[in-house]
Amino acid sequence: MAYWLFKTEPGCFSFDDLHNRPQMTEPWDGVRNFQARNFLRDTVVVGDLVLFYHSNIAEPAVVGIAEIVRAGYPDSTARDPQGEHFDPKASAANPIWYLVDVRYRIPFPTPVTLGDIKNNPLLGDMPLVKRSRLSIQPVSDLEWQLILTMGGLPEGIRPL
DNA sequence: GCCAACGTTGGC
DNA sequence: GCCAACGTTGGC
Repeated sequence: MAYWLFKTEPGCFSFDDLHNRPQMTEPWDGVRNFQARNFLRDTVVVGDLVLFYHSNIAEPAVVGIAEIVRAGYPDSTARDPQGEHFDPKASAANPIWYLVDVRYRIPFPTPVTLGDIKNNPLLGDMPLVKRSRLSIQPVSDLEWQLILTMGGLPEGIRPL
């Protein structure tokens, strides 16, 4: 079981939006970056746990935990000419872009802000800190434990 | 809203 | 295959 950090702009799709889903799942579509795509297609599996991160706001922060409920499959929004994520190069034989499905798990009692993360030297290797714009990032076991502790959650979160 | 970082595109 | 131009991301 692996850990990840997924970025989203809350104005577009927030952790509360995920919570309010009737089935409490959501397809994480529209990722159009090859490195992130490779993670979604090849590495993310059911049961992996996700730090849900809100970006592009006054105080960017990890606000909750989600869980992978479906591993990578072709992103059909790439083949919708009316959609904003359309990619004319994508086809049934070569979908190019992939997505996973996530389920809401638990919010952080205290959101862990980007500032908090930057202030912790043990978190200095996170892509988030290195200012990468990568929207899907791996998180190490240690980073996971530290961030859960900082946010007021017990470490023993397990896949459902 | 600014702008630095950085990924992608396309001419050569 | 290089690299300049361009577009996007995302912190501030």
